[in-house]
Amino acid sequence: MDVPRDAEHVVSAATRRQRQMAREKTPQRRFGAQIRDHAGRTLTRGNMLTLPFEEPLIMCEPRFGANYPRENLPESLEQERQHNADRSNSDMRDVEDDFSERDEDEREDDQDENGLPKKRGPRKKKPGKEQMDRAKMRRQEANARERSRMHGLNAALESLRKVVPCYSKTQKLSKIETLRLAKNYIWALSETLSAGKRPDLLAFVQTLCKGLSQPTTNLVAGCLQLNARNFLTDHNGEVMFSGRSPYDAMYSYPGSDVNTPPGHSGSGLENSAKGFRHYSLGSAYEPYYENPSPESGSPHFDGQLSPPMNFSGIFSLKHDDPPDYGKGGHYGMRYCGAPGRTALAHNSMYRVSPEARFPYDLHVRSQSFQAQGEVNGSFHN
DNA sequence: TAGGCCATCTGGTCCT
DNA sequence: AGGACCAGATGGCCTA
Repeated sequence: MDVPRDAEHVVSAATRRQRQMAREKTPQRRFGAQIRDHAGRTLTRGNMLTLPFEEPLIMCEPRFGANYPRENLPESLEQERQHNADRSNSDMRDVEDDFSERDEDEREDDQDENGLPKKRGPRKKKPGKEQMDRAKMRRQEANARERSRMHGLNAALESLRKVVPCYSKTQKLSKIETLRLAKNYIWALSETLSAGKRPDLLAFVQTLCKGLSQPTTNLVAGCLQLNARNFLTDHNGEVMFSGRSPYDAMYSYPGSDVNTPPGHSGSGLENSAKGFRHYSLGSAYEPYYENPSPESGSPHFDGQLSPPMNFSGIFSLKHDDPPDYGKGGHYGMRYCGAPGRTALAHNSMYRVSPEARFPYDLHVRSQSFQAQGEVNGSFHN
């Protein structure tokens, strides 16, 4: 496939403006150095979306990208057509070249292996200007649709960022890390539900961090206000500190646990997910742990598990503090903006403070569904 | 400067 | 036929 060398010229004027703004402004430190545009919206580093993330999301639509409100695009098709009138015609030349090549091929095909002219029907007409214009237009429209689709995809991804732990407007997770963390999050919550017991914080964090990059691991730990290098839990699940690396902690669970049944202690990779075993060993769920890692497949449930398990505010360490994104080195606990979400944080499942250790009573399945409905109801406002 | 991340363009494929 | 989806290519921006 030949991408036109000057494809950058095709970039919309709006995108060029944003790129210019990106050059003019001093970006904030990354983990995805974001900048804010003139409207105060947070933009990702590099090429930035030409759309605000706060636009209505259409995640429920199977093809949300297709339904992204195009009128909100800084460059609608109409605008793009206007831009096309101004910009260089390099991309247009490509279309024309395409036609030329095609015509050339047809001429070659007019001869058989002996070089004699083939007998054919009426020769195809060389595309006229009208057809070429139509092709150009179709290509431009397809480009606009593709942009819109990708914007919708990114909007959905942004909404996903908001429901996984460690959401920060100023330090966004990358796309791939967002997906990984979301997968781990779902896995960890599923494990917790399946276990029906108060989960072990360390195991939860370990599951969350599986497969994540070191910066993201640090970010998750930072969200939990834990030192990634030091967090451990004691026998009661309280956080204690040691000098072990997070990977030591991850792959070698410390010591024995009162909840650890015989034969389930150990170290090494095979024990990487046994943190969950420490608190969830009902025989009924035993087969479930045959896949003790999010990497080895998703857990299956006999019943239908409500997919959006949004335990908003599941992590709450300083629930009295208002969220303060973008300040300091900590990434505030995820608070949801919708009414009622803050209250959820007060019922958080995980707390590190010794006096408030795991106060949240996690009900299993049928017991919790009602609460889940409430949670999800407010969450998916 | 290399590498990561991202937006965009583009052509092919599949589906309606 | 047209739109959605996908993946490759490209180039910009940023950080280490």
